[in-house]
Amino acid sequence: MIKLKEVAELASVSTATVSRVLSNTGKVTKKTRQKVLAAMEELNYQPNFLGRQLRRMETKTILVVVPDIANTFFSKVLRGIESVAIKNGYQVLMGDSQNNGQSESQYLNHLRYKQVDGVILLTARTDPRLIEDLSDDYPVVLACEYLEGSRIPTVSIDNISSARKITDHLIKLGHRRIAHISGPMNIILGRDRLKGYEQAMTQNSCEIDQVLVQEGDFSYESGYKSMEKYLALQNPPTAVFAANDEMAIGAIKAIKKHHLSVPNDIAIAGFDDIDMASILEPELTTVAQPTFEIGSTAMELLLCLMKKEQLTKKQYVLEDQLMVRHSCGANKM
Amino acid sequence: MIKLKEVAELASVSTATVSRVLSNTGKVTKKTRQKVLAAMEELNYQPNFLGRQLRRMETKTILVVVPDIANTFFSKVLRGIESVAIKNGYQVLMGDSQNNGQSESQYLNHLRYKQVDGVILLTARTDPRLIEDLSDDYPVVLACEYLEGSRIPTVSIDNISSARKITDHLIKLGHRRIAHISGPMNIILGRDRLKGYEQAMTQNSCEIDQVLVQEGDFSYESGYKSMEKYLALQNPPTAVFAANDEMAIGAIKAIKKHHLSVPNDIAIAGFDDIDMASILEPELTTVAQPTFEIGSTAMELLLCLMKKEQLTKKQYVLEDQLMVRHSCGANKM
DNA sequence: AGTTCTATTGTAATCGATTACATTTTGAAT
DNA sequence: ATTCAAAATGTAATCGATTACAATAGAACT
Repeated sequence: MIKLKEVAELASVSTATVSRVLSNTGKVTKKTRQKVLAAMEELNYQPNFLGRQLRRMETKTILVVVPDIANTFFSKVLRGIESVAIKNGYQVLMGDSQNNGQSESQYLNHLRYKQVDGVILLTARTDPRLIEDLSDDYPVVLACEYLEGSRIPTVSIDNISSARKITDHLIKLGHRRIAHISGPMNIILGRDRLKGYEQAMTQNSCEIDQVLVQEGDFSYESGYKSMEKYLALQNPPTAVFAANDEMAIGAIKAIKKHHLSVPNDIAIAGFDDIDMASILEPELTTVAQPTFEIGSTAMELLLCLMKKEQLTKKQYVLEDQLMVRHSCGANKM
Repeated sequence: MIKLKEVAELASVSTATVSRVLSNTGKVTKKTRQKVLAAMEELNYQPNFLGRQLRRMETKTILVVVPDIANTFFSKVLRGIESVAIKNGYQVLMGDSQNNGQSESQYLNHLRYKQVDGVILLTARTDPRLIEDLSDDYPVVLACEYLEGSRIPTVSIDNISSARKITDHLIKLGHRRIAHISGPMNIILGRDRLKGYEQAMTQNSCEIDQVLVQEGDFSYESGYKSMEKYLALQNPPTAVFAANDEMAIGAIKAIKKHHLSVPNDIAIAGFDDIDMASILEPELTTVAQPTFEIGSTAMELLLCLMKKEQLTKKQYVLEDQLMVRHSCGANKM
């Protein structure tokens, strides 16, 4: 493998000069630059970035930890991250934690071991203290998820109010016996969306039947199973708000299995607005998050952290949007 | 930041000994090991892997380039890769090329720059010569995709025979006017599935109407648009074989939009068996690839390449499986 | 030509860990 | 106690690039 020193020899200059040409730093005359470039060309020189990274103590790479890469919601956030990262000379790598806290914390170790300069977490299933501690020493930004009372820079929507908004929507359509398929209760996201549901129910004097709150895990399967439970009740709900679209899709599948109709027999609302939400029939009423913007904002924040700039604002709460489609009966199909 | 040298000082041993404890190589007595571990603990030492990587000239990291991370087909292949990688002490990083050859070739540079030890490509949209050349110097494995007459180790199914098989299935159900929504013609995968379709048609003396072969790009949207074209024909097809499930789903959407029924009016078959294939109604008849096995086999091959072992076999063709569901009318719903 | 200042280039230390080779320690056998 | 081999540990070079600092070349001016 050709190394910088050999290029220097062929071009009859010092390694310093070659390095200056390579990384475009410092002054080099046009003539020597040409000479060096020619030598690189001739030798087909491929720089070993490990050398640079070790010396500069930076990798120009960031890591995004995603709970589920197959979910289009997260892949859109990623697009936002990438657009800002590339513009600033950073590479983006992805880690799929598969909704697993342990796997998540392993990805975090990449920071400690100097494999990446910063991390954007789209999931926070591992011990919150671990994340807090890490963010004392390294650049970490949380997006979509957040931690209560944390000083970690965060970009997200107001999950409570969004959940309240979509539950309100169901209530306005005349539903009073509304069930909720929640996210995991050990995750804030899950708790917040439940809280929004409860607030809407209480504010509209709808009774909250504890049987109508089943805990899911954001997976299609858990949505399906929870819905089966509701359908087995003597007095099933007339509407269901699922804490994400995948579970909502699972619920719809279960309802169809029982030869019932969405929205005529049971209305379904989701959360996230994944691609499938508008493909599936009936098209899913859901809450759209500003995915691209969440990603780009998170990356901007991370850039500031990596430059050790003072952040003027640490918590960004972006606007969501209620997507009224056909699964709740508000729009005719 | 604490470094190895400081640990050595605190433990009153040499850096060599600390390194031996750290990387579990060579002999160290239990007593000194304890001493070193205690010192590491006390200083909260976090090794900088860049040092090790530079010295050993390996990163113990591999990169998987995926054309579309949001597609569950690829995320399942990834699971297979990861399972073997982790067992062998390798980290897996993902790059999303977004079906873009240029982005793909940028990810390949990570090899040249020594950022990763090997690459598994689940896409081959960039210049084949570039990939060939790279694989002369570095460990590269191709999975799902392949290159004609290439010496690059490859794991895939026989796309031609699979496509023939599913087209045969449609023909056996009585269809003769069958359309194909193909993948991109600049990709072998697309050409192979088309070839399989043509073979089945010809062998069964079905006329191949060139109007009934539209080129898509594996996206939902292109499936939708192609189907719209077929529906606008005076004599639309009675069945459509789409070169992947996403396009098949797009086609179904278009059919439903026209208030027609799948499979009663038009039968639809897909390819890949993504999660949505069995969720959507009607459930999609498609070809299931052994995703996990493709991934694990590809990783095994890559391990051999990285160990510079001689490969006994370079081309692995795995068995696919026809998944007969409801979108072609073979099974009653 | 000589002086001064600046622009360019070179020398060598450096980043943090690993490891070839040298040295010391240990323990068993005599 | 002595010898010797094996085991443990230490010393210092090394990986490949970057960069602080030193040295030199070049330009501009008198």
